[in-house]
Amino acid sequence: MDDPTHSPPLPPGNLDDFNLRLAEIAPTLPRRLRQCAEYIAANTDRIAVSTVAELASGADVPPSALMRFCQLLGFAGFSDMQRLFREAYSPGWPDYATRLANLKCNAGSPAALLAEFIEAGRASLESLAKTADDAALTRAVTLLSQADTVHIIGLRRSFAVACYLAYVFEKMSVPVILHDGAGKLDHRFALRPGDAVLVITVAPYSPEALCLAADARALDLPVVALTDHITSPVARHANAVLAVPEVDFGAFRSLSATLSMAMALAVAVGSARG
Amino acid sequence: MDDPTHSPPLPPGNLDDFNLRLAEIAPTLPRRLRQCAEYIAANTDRIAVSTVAELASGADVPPSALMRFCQLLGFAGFSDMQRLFREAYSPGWPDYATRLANLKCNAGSPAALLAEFIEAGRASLESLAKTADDAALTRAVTLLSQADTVHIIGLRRSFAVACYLAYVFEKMSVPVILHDGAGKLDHRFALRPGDAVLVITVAPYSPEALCLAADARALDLPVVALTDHITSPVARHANAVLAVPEVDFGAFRSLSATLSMAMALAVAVGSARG
DNA sequence: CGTTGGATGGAATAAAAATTCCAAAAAAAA
DNA sequence: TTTTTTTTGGAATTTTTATTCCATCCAACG
Repeated sequence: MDDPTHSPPLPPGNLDDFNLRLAEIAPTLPRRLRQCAEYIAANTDRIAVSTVAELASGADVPPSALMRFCQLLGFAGFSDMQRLFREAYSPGWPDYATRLANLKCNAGSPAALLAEFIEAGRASLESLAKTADDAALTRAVTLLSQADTVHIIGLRRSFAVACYLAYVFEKMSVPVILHDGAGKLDHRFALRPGDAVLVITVAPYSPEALCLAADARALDLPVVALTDHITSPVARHANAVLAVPEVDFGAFRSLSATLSMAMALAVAVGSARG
Repeated sequence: MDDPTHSPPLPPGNLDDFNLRLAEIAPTLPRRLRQCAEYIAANTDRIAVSTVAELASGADVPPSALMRFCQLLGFAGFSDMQRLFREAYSPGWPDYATRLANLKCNAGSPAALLAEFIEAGRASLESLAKTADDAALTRAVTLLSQADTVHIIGLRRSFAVACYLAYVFEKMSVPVILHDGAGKLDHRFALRPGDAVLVITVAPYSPEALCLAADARALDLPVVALTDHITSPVARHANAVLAVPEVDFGAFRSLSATLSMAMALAVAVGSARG
């Protein structure tokens, strides 16, 4: 006999209820069903126009798992769940541009701000796609993939990029040292023959980063610079200069382009090493 | 034998073609088929989510009339026509998990890799524009701007975002503590009444971040979560959940959308505090 | 007034989709 | 470890949906 308190058969009546219930049960689900929950949460907009088979294959689960999932949510089955979305369906925000305009319409709100940052990021990526120097990137990959250990330095606003790079390198088993300036230790003795240095710095260029680049150069170690202009002061010390144009919004700088470049670099180096 | 000039079997390839063709043939149609044309023209937005029977009954014609109508338009049948509308609704569908999977195997040139990451970033931003939850963002801004001190935690792949957030908050004179897990210190005693917590975590969710969120919640402090899905385990502990869709494969994750959201949040909080 | 040709409605059929069920696998408990 | 329970995948089944076909209807024309 079924325990009525155990699986209350109350299907969500609107999209908010749906999200609420989804968030509520998701953490308690076993593997396959959680895959369903995650895929559905990330693709709510496709439910109205997809079949069980399509969604299941997207979530990488068998159709029957998706059916179970719908039932756990309180629906009679997939069709029942889909009805909710078909009724609420309207071809929505037709495209990116309209939606952005919509976000911006109440100026000064957080949403308007978000729209500005999204646009700045997009513009940066576009401009990177146009101006990227393939030869310099290839050279950078070669230099770093031949190094014993890669030293990464990036401070202030570039610290986030340096951290992420260190993370990705580590995931790809590339030996890496992140110089974070903690304790004001003198980094010079960490540089060994065979190492390479990756400097990330944008205006106003941090003296510590420039200094590490100069030291490495003095020791004849290869230096790769990820910076904002080819005229950047770090370019003097570098064997490969990756210039990434980045659009500022107000005093704040989108990091989208810089991060894309950083990831391409890291992944290329990682796979070049084996 | 059929006269090939009489019924050219060229299905419209996009919505403009469709409307064009509809306007073109509508005046020449007999009664029932004209009813179809008129109903379809007035309800284009429901085609993607309706069945033949539904549309036919809406147009007050038998299903077979509607089938004939689809074929006159150049489609093989109703399903063929419907596909156009289902696909047009969200372009850029073939998803990135597979594309990046291929990428990893083929290990293309660094330039190709860069192009892929740029494209991934662009897709993430676009998707963020479409799905951003204004209400949750506003709530998050309110909670954080009323806090004495903002505690930020984000580890592993989210550490970069946490760093950048701490940097921006600091620039805007918002008191902030970045919990970096260094020294495995117990963070709990750092949380004071009046503080708020900002947790950044994506799958696989780091236990430390979840734990800080739970502790804050237990102390009745407001918790804002910047995460990948509303089904994220951190959502249970959060007063505001900012879900940011991000194109993601294995260790490689575009952070473009997450950073845009983070910056909007930080700047909005900074200005709300004066 | 009968013939002709397209238009129509509905029943029959085919295709696709949803849903259930059960044996096997995995995980948890003992 | 062995037993018990839960979870899973896939094949079988049912239901829904799309599509075709044909007898009938209607209007124009001879």
